[in-house]
Amino acid sequence: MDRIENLLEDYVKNAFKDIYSADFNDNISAYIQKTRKEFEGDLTINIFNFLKYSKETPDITANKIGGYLTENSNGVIGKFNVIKGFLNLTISNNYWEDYINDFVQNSINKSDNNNNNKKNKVVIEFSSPNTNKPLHLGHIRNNLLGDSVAKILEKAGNEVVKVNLVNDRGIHICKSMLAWKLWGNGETPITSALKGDFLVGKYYIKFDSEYKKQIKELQDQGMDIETAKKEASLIKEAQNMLKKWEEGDNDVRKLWEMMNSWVYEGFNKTYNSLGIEFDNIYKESETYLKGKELVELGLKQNKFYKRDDGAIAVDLSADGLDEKVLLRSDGTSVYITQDLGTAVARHNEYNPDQMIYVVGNEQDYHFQILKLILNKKLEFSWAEYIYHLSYGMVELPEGKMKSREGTVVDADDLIEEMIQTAKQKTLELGKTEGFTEEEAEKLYKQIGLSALKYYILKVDPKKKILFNPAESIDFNGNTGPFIQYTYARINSLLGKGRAAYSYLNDENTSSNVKWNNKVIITEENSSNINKERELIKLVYDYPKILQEAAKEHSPALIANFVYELAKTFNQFYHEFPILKAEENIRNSRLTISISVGHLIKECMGMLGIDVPAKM
RNA sequence: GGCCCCGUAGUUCAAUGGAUAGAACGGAAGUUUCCUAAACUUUAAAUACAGGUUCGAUUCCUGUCGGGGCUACCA
Repeated sequence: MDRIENLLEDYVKNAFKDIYSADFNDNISAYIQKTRKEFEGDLTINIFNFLKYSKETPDITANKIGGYLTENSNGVIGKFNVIKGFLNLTISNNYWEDYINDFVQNSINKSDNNNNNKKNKVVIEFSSPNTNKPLHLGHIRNNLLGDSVAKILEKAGNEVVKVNLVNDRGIHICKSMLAWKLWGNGETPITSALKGDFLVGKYYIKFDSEYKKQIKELQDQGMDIETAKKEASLIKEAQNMLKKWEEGDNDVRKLWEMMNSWVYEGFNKTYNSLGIEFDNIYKESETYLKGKELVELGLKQNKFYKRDDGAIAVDLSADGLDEKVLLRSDGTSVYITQDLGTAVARHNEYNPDQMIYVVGNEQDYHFQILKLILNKKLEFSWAEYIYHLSYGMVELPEGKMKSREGTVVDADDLIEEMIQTAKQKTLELGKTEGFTEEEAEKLYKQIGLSALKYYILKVDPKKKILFNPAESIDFNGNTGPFIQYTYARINSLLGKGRAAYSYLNDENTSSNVKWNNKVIITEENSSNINKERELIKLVYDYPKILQEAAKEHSPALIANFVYELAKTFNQFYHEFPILKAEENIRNSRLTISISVGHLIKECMGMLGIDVPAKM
């Protein structure tokens, strides 16, 4: 069905031509907005921008255009009013009714095959954990964001490849290895009854505290702090271990493999409970050599240079940046070395239209450099398509989380806590009557994770999140459980209304059942308080919201939308009888409910959130 | 020091340069013989400060104050 914005494109053009003999060549949709609730109308044209065509006052122009549109829009525009240069258009009920009927007939029961239009291929990297510590709340944001953006892009018609690049080597990994070797007494996840990633993390922290002690001792002996950091025997040992690792030393490699396997086991449990999956998991240990090769090649081509101390570096001063070391003087690689290599490898493997990296904004500088080196120094024009999805840090009331200092909100703990809280609240409300034990446990998990995921994803990715553990996460108001509850309500209505036509259950949506009810908007009054209209308008907004969310890489837009939808439905539910209305009205309202329920499920799905049939 | 980001109700979040700055939690007051009260209704409460651009600024520019990040042969 034609969208109003597209129709208006022509209508307005015609209006200016017929009334003012003016050649209208603005993009009208940029000046159309939703009419604010306190005014009558559905869409508003900001007429101020068009005075150059009319050469008349805003009020006169708006009135003339408004009058023309009501006469020449095939009945789409029912009436209009003008307030202070804003032309408020009321779209006819007919249009809305046709739209929602069309939506139910053609969108809901259709399987997701948006084939004919060519798809962009997007590779999105997220999670990218280090194998020296367990995942914490910051990683949760990263994982949820990456997973959700991937789903949004897919829904918006792109082909998406989710990849995880595990940072399983490097000096930081050697630190926990060394600490375990020195102080671990052979401890394993089994002997200690600790989850593998926690056990390794314990030694990462141990290293840091012992290292700090050494630095302090050296300082007490009169050494300055910078020298002390370099001279401490622990860091030297770790560096030596890294060198041995890169040389393939058997003992070091064996220790490394053992400890990493502990961590992977732990990570998999966490990914599982979050419902996160990848198409491809890369290990830095298997890709970092590509980076080294690339740097060597660049050196030969004089794009990089060797410093007197032996380190290989690149000069970025032409772009207002500093020199950047790409390979240490002992030949080992640094962080950016492997990122350069994997970017090239990934491009060669997938040849994507876009490469997205979901990484915190503390690494803005890193990605600026990465792109610059690839694009300008190595002359890979495709590097233009690298997009750093730079999200804000998750902070605690006392500041940033630091793994080394142990001031983190642990991912596993938080997830478990949310599930327990969900259980407690659900039992208080007596919502699990008639549930089997298994069903109830599933529900607690759905609700607890929903609260957590929605809480994280509703915030604009670019902004930092302040997480206060003491106040914890809500289950009422603008929350995941509220939206789930709305869905369950709708599901219950449909079950009672038309048990045979359970449109919202997966098993049944694929069937060829046709819903033949026509939606009728009741109560033709001042229209902008009619919840039926409001809901249909929200359903109408959805495709634009989805495109916008994909363009902005922002799950928050989906979250805000689905909340608005759920809230409006609850008002509708409260004010309008549905099952008790006379038959054609009842069926009409059930049809609206079907549409809303369908969209709630679809949106929540993009946020990685399950919706329960009953709660 | 240099570079970058951010300051919106008590708190956590909204608002392509547009109309009287929206929600939620918390506060105050209501709604269950009525389709699930994890709901609904009413109410008090905010753009850090000072300039500038504009018909119009929370949004753009400058400065001040406050917070955070980056500036490694850490990742």
